[in-house]
Amino acid sequence: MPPAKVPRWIRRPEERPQELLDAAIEVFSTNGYRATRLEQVAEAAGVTKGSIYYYFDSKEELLTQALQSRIGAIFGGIEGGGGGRRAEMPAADRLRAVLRSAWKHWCKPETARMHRLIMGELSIELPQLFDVAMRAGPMRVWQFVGEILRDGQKRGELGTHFDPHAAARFIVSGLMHQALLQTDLQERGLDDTPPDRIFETALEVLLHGILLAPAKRPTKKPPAAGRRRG
Amino acid sequence: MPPAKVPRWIRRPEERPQELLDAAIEVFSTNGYRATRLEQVAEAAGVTKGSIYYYFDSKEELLTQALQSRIGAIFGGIEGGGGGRRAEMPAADRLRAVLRSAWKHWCKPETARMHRLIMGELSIELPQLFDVAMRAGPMRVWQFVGEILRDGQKRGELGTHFDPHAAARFIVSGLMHQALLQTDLQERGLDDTPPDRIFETALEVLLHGILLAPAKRPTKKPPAAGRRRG
Amino acid sequence: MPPAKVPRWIRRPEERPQELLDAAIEVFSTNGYRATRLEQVAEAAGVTKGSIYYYFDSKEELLTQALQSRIGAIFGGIEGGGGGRRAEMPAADRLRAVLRSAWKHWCKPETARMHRLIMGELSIELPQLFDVAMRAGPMRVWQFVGEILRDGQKRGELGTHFDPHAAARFIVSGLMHQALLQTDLQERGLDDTPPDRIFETALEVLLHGILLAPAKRPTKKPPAAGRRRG
Amino acid sequence: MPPAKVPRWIRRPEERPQELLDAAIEVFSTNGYRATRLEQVAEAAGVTKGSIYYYFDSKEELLTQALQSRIGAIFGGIEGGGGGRRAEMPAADRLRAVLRSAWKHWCKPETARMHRLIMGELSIELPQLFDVAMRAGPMRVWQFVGEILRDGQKRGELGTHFDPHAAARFIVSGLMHQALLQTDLQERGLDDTPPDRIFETALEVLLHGILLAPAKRPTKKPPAAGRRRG
DNA sequence: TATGAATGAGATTTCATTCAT
DNA sequence: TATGAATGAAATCTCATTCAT
Repeated sequence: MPPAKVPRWIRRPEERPQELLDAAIEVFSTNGYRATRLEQVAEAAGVTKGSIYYYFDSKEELLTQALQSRIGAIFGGIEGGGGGRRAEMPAADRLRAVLRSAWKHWCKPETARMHRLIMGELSIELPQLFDVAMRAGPMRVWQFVGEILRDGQKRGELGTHFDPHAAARFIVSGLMHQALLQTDLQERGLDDTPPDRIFETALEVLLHGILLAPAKRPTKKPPAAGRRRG
Repeated sequence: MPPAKVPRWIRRPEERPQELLDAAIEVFSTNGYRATRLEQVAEAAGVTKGSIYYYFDSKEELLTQALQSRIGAIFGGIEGGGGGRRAEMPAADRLRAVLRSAWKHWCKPETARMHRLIMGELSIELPQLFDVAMRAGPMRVWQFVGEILRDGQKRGELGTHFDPHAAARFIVSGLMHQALLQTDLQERGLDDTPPDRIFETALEVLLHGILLAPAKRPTKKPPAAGRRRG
Repeated sequence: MPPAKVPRWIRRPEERPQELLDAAIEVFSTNGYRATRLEQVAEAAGVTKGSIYYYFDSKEELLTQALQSRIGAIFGGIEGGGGGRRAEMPAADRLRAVLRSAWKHWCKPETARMHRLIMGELSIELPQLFDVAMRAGPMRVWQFVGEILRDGQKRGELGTHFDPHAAARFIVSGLMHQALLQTDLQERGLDDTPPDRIFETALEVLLHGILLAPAKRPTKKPPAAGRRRG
Repeated sequence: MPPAKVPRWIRRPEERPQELLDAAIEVFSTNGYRATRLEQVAEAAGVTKGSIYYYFDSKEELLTQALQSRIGAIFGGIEGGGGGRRAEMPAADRLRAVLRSAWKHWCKPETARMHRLIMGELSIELPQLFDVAMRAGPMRVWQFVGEILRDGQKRGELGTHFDPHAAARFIVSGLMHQALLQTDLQERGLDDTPPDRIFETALEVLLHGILLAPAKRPTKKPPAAGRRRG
């Protein structure tokens, strides 16, 4: 009986690159880009250090491609949150649907970590790629949200007292940042607020504001944007 | 990864070290912690690499102390935003005062960069210190804001349809994150929205919500879909 | 450093390997042995890196065989320079014929480059093979030339005031080295002396010396340079 | 009694750089540039690998500076060979003096090895520096020799049947190349011709040529000044 | 036979840290 | 106190070589 020849390694030219990219994202996101040794990435991907260089020219190139391979996935699909017939839905409902979908996504630990990587080291190490990530990510979301808001204003569902674009930025940031913090804080037991509470409250505030809603109200200094009622 | 040291508040001599700490913050914030060579810090402080080790035990210790020496300054003074007799002011006014003060602060480039450092590498490299920074920073602000909100609710100035604590987190995050992005994006010419517009819109949305105001409005927290009017 | 292997004259298959050997000589000569990656050789030969190992055991072995496959060609054919009935020709004419043939050969860029490789890295990396190359190359030429000289002396055509062997070495080196430099210098535009001038002058000096000649002298084929008296 | 504190290393900021350069020349020349590990250079200089990088930016830079620090020394001093009142000496005597001085220098093993490095890898790796070395070395020598020759022609001491510049090149190359080979061959026992024999024969041939002189000619080796005719 | 994915030893380079001065 | 020369561990990267296919 011949000894079962177990190959020391196997060829997987199709899967390897993506596996390496996945491992890279995972490890870079978790440990930081500079703090990560290529060996850790290799190990996470189940290959040896040298193999990385068969597919990628350098650590930086690995980071670049790893992020690019995810940029679409990161924020993509968020627009789909409203379903097929979203144009017919009331703006508030569309908003809720889109933001909930985004929130869910941003709260996933790996998304949050990657987000941290992008906002942190990437903006320093690879500003160009950071730009791409920004445009493909937060900026796209807030543009999308901004359109829903403007749409709602046009249809008379939303007030015209606010700048829809600036409002979208505020909203998106509020949720993104909270999602990011959530991960860190909850992993460390510094916070046990249920994520849903944050989201629902944010939406409530967003829709109705915080002021008591009665007949009349003492509004101080109405800002730049349009006023409503008398 | 270092074995999560408990931050030591020991500071050795009194005179020069501060220059080193200032230089360290500046350089670490700008280039990233890992990416910074101690030589760069030394140069920025006008001393030589070796001297750093006269005052600090290690690069990590330098980072730790540098951040600690700033943590008070970073978020301190924000509470003072409302002036002396703030308890007597309407909640909305106090809110505006406090948030404006914070916003101004967060928008300063060096604050934003330091923020990036904290949210990015610090949370990985020195989680313990990150916790301290969180508690002394954003968490303190949102607690403070939360109190203003609850206060307003009690006094009948604000509605009770939202959780004041969760709302405070959303608000603070929205502004902090925008301030952070602002710096990066504007430095790269990716964005030219005037900071004030963001702030004013955020406040407007915060106070009044985005919905077209009807006659009267539901006072209780609507957990599910947003419904408007009665 | 390798343990000075005795060159093996084994050559495995017959067809493709020669292409590899040719490519190897070309690339090693141009870029240097150590500086050349096997991949470059493979590419030049139109195969892939792995294939080299089907035919050769190692980089060193490739170099060895590549050089061996050329050593004959390098200096071979030089003796033929004088034609068939050279023994009957005057020594001076035979010398001229042989040296001209050698000079032509040494001035070819690829020969010069290979020469550089041999005199440079080969003497360090594979001293044994260097010895072989020396014996098959310059030493053989200078022995051949030495014989012509001694022959001439015996026949009374040449003076006996010089050691024919030592003289042959000097002559051969003078031409080889100039040929080698020529290539490098002319490729870089550092020198534009026509090769022929060098050769003819060398021969003139060799035959007649540089001193002002006494009465008259039987000069054969006076080269480009100036003639003296009648 | 305190244990005699023997420092683990000592500071020698003045000597270090030159020591490193010397070690570099030595090791690079002996083993080849590519084949040498920086560790070997460090060891030869009595420091550690890292120290090299305190003084030099890279391996290439080390090679560059090492060679530059020698280029003057390599071929410098050769012109001085003829002593102070050389202009008054017969051309043949000056020639002999200069060439003997050069020959002595080129025959030193370390010079020969360095020469091999320059003609070999340097011409490939650092062509620019190779040019400098050529100009400062062989080209300068052959220009100098060429001037002596032309001078001798003008003064009627030497014949005008040869191009002095081209002749100088041939002569210089003949001696340089033989010196280079000598080292290699003799170290390996492939050659036991006494260096002096080569030199004296070369000079004899150079002065008188190899042809049988018409009338009579000195048969014995003329050790000192060149005398012409009988 | 040929390929090219994968390896692994080793080379260059970096840099926090030490220590003689 | 301050310097900066020197260290040494480790990181990135290279590439000859192996081996599954």
